[in-house]
Amino acid sequence: MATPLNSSPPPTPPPSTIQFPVSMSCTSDHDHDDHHVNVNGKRKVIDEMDFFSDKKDFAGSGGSDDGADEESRTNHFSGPDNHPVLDFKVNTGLHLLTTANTGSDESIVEDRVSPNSEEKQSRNEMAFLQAEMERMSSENQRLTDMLNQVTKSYNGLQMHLMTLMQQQQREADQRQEAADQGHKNNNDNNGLLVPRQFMDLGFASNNEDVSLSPSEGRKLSPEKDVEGGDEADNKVAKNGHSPRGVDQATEATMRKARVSVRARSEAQLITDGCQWRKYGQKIAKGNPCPRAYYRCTMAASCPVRKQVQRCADDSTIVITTYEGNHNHPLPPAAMAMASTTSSAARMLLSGSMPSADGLMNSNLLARTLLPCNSSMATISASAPFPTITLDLTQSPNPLQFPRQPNQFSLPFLNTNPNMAGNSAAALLPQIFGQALYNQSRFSGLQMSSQELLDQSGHQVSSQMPNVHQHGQVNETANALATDPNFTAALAAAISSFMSGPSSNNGNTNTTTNNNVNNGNNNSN
DNA sequence: CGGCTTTGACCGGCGC
DNA sequence: GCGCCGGTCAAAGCCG
Repeated sequence: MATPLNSSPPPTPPPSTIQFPVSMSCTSDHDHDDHHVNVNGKRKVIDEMDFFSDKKDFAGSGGSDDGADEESRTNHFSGPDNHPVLDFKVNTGLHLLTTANTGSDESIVEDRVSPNSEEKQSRNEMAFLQAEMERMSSENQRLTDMLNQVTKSYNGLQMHLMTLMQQQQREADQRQEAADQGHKNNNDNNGLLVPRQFMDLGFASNNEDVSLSPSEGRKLSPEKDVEGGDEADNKVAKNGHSPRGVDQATEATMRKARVSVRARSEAQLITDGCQWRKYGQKIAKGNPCPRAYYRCTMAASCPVRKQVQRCADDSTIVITTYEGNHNHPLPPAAMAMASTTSSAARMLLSGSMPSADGLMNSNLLARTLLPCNSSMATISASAPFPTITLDLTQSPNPLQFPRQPNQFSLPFLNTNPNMAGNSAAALLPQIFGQALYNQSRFSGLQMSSQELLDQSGHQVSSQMPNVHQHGQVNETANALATDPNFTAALAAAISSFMSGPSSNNGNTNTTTNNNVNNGNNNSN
């Protein structure tokens, strides 16, 4: 009786439970009924698989008594009733499996025609489904392997590029130092100059300690985590003019550097692949919409924080501001955001640096990142903290994938659970890196590409094997191109990246995961 | 019971 | 020195 089960509060009312037994009894009486039931049960499975749809036609002859009654159903699908018929068809293909699995039982049942056929049917179906499952599993495994391989290649490529970049940087640094001493004029060599400055900001320290670029250092060496002293560091950063002093300054600056993303979304939840915990909410002056403060919870010591707030003028616009760099491994979905963010932060950092060319560099970087529409990115040095703002709201159609109405995410991030979340997001850094690399070949912005690689690869860097460079990328692209889903994701990522406002680039940071609404945000 | 959100209080920076 | 403001803390409550 249901009553005894007091524990179950809401669920099943007594009647339902009772009814089951009743129906069961009926079925027991009539084999046919059983068939129906069974058929129904299996039917769902069949529907999902949709394997038997082709076999409908045969159903009629099935000879099972039930067949007539449920003809209608069968018409739709190879309905359960039809199974007998289906069996014939299926049996030919799956017979071996079926017999193997259920042989013993069948021999006994054989006497009755209808029961046999039904059982056979069900078994055949089972076998068929099992075979199909195996097939799909193997395919899934294959795809997984492929993905792993691609990931490996990507990581390896990043490492390789990093190494090459570092070498180049060292050389460049040495040259420039010599040049600087000789009172070299920077303007003459814009191409070289830019890279160098980037290096100074992000990698100057690298020469001595490659992985130690402020943000990078944190990422690569969590133990180095410098949570405290933000304020002090910040001050240092402000004062640090000397290139050498830049290390600390850069670190502090990176910490405070912010990437702000403006995206249009009415959705309450925006996922960026990271886990966030809300630790505060405030109503900022001049904006009735509350500002929510989030902290990355993927690692206890992760310094990354973000603010989410809706635009006062247009509540459909969500402004997400990222600060800091993750010091822990990120899921693929979050990689895109993290790498983009860090890249933007570095870009910002380069522009925020004391050097006179800072802004120029920033602008150049902005153009590099957002080749199609540099206006999308705005770098502000006037704010308390250097901030780069990426405005995605201008993009005509940032989102190319079909979206779920209540969920928003950046184009390249998690738009589509299936694609965007994984492939697209995963591809982003790659695309981004490739684009930067290509561009760097012409513009000399090797730093930026390197930075990107570093950032995106920081997590993985430790494990990266050596891989061929461009070839790898191309191979990866080819491999991905073979898969329709990947292709679609790639196309979307590229389009959102290039065509749109490089918003994507800017997104790097922000967009990824934000939930905003009234200030309430959920990270993923 | 643990994790998360909410929300008022607190703190530090900044401008007057 | 005072008040404003942004940002953070932490207790209380909620939820699964």
